Amino acid sequence: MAIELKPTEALKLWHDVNLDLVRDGETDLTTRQMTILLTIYLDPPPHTVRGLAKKLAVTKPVITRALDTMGKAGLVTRRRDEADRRNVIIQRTVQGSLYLDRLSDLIIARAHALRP
Amino acid sequence: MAIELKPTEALKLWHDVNLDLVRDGETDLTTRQMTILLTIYLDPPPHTVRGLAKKLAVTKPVITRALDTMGKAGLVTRRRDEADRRNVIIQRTVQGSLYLDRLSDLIIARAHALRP
DNA sequence: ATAGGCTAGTACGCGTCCGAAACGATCGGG
DNA sequence: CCCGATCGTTTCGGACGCGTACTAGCCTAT
Repeated sequence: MAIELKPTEALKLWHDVNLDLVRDGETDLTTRQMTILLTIYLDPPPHTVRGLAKKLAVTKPVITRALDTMGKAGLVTRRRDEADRRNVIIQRTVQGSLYLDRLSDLIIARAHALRP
Repeated sequence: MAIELKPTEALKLWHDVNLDLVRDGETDLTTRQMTILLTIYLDPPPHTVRGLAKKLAVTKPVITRALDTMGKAGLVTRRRDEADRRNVIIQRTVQGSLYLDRLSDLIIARAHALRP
């Protein structure tokens, strides 16, 4: 059965999850970074810089910079594509998986609490 | 009836809505700014800088700067509290309401599309 | 072999955000 | 009437993201 949300519920869900992210303090991902991270973990690989840039409708440097930042945080890894060394394959990490596990727990809990 | 989401659904919902926001291009709100905006429109007034700072567990300059930015974008307004002129009351605007209307439409559509 | 195309990354200048500290304005109790 | 407390803002140096333009490496067809 489809998920039917009322406008107030939709906004409250968005608010509550964002509030948790802000309060957490740990996280400081841009909307773009968050979208990239989720794309890497939800869409089937392989993931390349130009592929992500096209999907998000942003320029390549945006992807490169986001990968730099998230790579430093251990959320993703880069590897040269040996078949075509121009390409860079973006890979998942254990730490990134754990981060998204926590995120999904958070969303599920907030969605569940919408209707007490 | 409560809203039950599976982990993959939760992450996909989060991804899809963020993707829409990124692709839109118009919006460029920080997680903090988004949370502040939603708080102003969902929680009962009055809203003050220190109140928002306490709720989000951030410092006051963060709130001031976010209000500067969103004020320039026409999403919120500030007004002195005449009863206690130390306070600043943060108010909603028509433009802010419209922005959140569009956001809720987006979330509702993406939630609905989760289970085709 | 080489020219032209792809790929990802880098350089630059600009704007914005950050945390910490300090500031001016305002209130309220003694 | 003052003096301490409270409120919001400003300032400072530093970090980061942005778009544009350019670079360096790789591949492929001629």
